Amino acid sequence: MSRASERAYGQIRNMILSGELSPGTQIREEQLAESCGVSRTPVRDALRRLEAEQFIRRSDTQRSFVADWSISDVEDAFQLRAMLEAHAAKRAATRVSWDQLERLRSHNKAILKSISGERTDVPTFIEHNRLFHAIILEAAESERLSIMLAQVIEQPVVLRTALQYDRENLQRSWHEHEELLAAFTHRDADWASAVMTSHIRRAFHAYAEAHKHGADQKHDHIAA
Amino acid sequence: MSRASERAYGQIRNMILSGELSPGTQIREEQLAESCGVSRTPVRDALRRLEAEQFIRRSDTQRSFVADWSISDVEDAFQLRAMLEAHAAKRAATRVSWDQLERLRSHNKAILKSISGERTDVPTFIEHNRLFHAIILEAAESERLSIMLAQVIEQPVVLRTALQYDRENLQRSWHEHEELLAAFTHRDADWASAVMTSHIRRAFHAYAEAHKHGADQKHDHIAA
DNA sequence: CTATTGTGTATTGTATACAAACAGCATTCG
DNA sequence: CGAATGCTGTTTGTATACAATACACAATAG
Repeated sequence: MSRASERAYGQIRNMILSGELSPGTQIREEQLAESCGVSRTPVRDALRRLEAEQFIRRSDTQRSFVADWSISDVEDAFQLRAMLEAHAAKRAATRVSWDQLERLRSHNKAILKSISGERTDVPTFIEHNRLFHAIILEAAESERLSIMLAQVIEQPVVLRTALQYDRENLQRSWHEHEELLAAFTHRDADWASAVMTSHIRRAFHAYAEAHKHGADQKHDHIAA
Repeated sequence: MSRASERAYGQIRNMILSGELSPGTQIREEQLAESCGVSRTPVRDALRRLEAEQFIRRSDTQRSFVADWSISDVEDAFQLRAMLEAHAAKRAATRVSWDQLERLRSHNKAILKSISGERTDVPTFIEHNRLFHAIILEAAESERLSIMLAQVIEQPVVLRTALQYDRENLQRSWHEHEELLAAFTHRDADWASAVMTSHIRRAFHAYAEAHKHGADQKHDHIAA
């Protein structure tokens, strides 16, 4: 996308993710235009995109508001994510290439390293975890599935919330990845699908637990 | 949405669905603006929406083209649709209200009537079929699921293609709906899910058959 | 003869001005 | 009182002008 439009998109998205624009806040195009240093036109573009991605809702009368997520919305998103990622894993199992398998192994090695030191290196964990899942999606070879998954993953609640960075959870993640690799190696689609389902559902319950205990949402992240 | 914007959206969408704009055609904003009788601004809005819904693709250099669907894209969409509709049916089974059940029964009665006369009344069939599925989605109570399903159903290939209007296929559809109703009445989520999966997959194969025989795509429709 | 660079045209991106619609509040009428 | 109506500032929608970018094709260098 073009420069101004892209900048507006990223900037508004960050404002929402960081909480600078809190859920329920009404959004005024002109104000955002000013704070992004562009005119209303690219801001409107960005808002349409964010609306499609459910970051923003619009009233019946065209006013925009930062989306507010109820607990059932969150569970809903996780349920869909589990289903879609399991489907991706199933497809990937019979399509994954040797090169992709190598890359998956390498990222999971990096994940292990990031949680093996004296202190866990969370940003590194997150990045390699992201790439691990991205490769599975790539191997699933369904553009539509990719788009849909992005819609349930790139959500404020998912990006901002959950995960106590206790080593046990992170190690379970690593272990589940290893099991996925085994399923892939054996080209066992059902196995891969089952492991992935349980991987995401564990992540959901980790989130629910963390949420219950009132963890700081802004610096949390899903360990899936 | 506002009048001009909405009009442009509907009009462009129809042009794509009717084949007036054929797959692969490059789209020029100004030309569409003229043919819709509005300025480029609402046309751009409409194009963004259609792009999100995969009716339109954009090149790396921001040129828009009418999406071209390969056979594997179609199968892909059907696979996702089967999964999502099955999920909807599963959720609906435990949530559907008495009123919704009544409406489902009534629509399926209308469907039976539309295929029982001397000649089958296809438009009536299609409309009640659409409403039948919409009620299940409504009962599933997941806004996100609704949005996602719309994305795989409201596709050119799905709307424009498939269905030989032979009575056998239509009667099977009616019968599967009856079985869904039975599953709902018994609140049997797994049953509902299984019936729905088979319902959609049959529709896919009906499409594949019709396609193989080179049926006129413009006047066909899925019987699911 | 091929590759590369330059130039003009076509197309999209952005800013801005103006029009339409809405929300909040006061006022009026039942 | 309470509901309906009209006024006014605010916000969004649309049109248009202009800027930036991409594409096609020609010219030129190697």
